[in-house]
Amino acid sequence: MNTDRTEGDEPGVSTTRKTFRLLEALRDEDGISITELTRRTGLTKSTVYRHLKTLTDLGYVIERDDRYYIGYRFLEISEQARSRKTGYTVAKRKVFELGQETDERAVFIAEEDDEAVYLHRYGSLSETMIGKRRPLHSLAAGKAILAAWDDERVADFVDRNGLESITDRTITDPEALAAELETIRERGYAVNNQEHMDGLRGVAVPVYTPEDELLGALSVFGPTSRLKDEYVHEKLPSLLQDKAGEIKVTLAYR
Amino acid sequence: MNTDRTEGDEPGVSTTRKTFRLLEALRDEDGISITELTRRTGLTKSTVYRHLKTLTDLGYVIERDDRYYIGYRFLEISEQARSRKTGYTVAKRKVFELGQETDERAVFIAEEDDEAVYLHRYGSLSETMIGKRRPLHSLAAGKAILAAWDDERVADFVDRNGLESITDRTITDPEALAAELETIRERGYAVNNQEHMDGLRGVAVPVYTPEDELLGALSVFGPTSRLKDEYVHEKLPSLLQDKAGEIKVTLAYR
DNA sequence: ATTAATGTTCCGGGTAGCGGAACGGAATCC
DNA sequence: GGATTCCGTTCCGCTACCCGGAACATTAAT
Repeated sequence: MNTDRTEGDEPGVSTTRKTFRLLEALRDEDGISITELTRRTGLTKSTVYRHLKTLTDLGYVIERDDRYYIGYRFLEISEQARSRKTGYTVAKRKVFELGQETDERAVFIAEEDDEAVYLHRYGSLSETMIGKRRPLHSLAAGKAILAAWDDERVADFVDRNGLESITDRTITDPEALAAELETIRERGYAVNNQEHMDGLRGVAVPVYTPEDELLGALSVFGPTSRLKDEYVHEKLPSLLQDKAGEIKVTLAYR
Repeated sequence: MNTDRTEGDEPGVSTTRKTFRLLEALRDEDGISITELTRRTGLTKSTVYRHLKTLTDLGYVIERDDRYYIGYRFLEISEQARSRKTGYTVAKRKVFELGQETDERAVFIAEEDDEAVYLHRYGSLSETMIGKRRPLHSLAAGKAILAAWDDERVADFVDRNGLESITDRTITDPEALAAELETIRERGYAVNNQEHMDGLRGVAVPVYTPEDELLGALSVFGPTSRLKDEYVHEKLPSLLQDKAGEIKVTLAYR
């Protein structure tokens, strides 16, 4: 999948790579000491020390009694990306409304680098999912996005990434995907039946700006026990389409 | 305020500083070319080029027809900080409920590095405010946090940062602040009357975990025209205290 | 008191980050 | 259509500065 390069000759600024290696270790551990970081990252203690001091000095990392944490300053950066388009902030509210009205999980997803990224989410209070990345072809929202692309772009996508199997229901055949996308285009919504996780069904619709630029997709999902056929194919699609329409209208008249 | 160091001898890893100088320029501009970045940052073109290639290779920066953007990958980092404590995610929902029930702006704020940081927000769809930093003493939520500290910690805070005047109503006298904090402690909520912005009033309460650890503060604010005395001192405080209580309870029984 | 583990500081060596300049391509202008 | 301008990209020599190892400081445990 990725062009294997002989170990140790990664291009560009290696110091920056070290910085992010550290930041990712901080992200995964949440509250970690210097020596522990040296173990995780394989860097020298003095290197870790110097980098952390720089990052805390910049305010991006917080130190509290010899443990280091990701600082809130990253919010300033990430939030800019998440509100790059006004549609995204409108979508945030719609996701919340969807969650409250259906009492299921609701998300807004955008595509980046051929992957589905969770931008907004309503659901269980513990895991946030925001920022997490998933294969486009395994999610209802991802398929809604793919269906909004033209065939050539989809073909390129498949060439680059393949169609990895996540569960035994995941669509892994390019032709089956093409057919699926065609029905999505026809009926205006996408359905996911345990293709990403056993026991989970979902429905999604694409979201467009008034200028018909694709923003992403709104989706509601939940356990198969609650998401029966009638609910999935009647109520949810129209509800989602309403919300997508409201986003469009809000953008037009703001 | 900050110890002035003779130009050019900033400690630590200078390459990392360059990286963040670039990222902050990307954040402020949203879609910017290489040459434009050299102007903004004062770095050489080749340096900018090499750094950007590294960052896009890492996936943290996105390039689309010769313009560079902050990538969603930063969400993975920042969201970890924002959900470090479960209380924060619970607060997110409470902020939304507050916004819907009052039809005013609602926020959840935490303290970091002696500053108030917006972690969650309900309000106008354009500006997000999330991640933005403000002086603690100029916000209702900030004062609620300060009131939760003991006198010594507050004194240290004042020593380090002073009490900058934001509007002509901002509390700038340490003794006046001490008195204000005392009344906040007594009545259990903080009020901000145009101390941060003319025409804006706010109310806030502290938020605690079941173990009585301070998480941050919930706040509702809006124009003075709508936030009359009775509303500010009767309805809002009890509403906010209810929500703060609900957070505590949710954490206790999850 | 001793040991161990961790954060901090120092310093010499060599890597790799830097900057300047040159190249190639695309758009603009006359 | 040739000239000009403005970019992004590449190359290369220099040296700044990043790195790693080791020594030192500090704390906690036994």
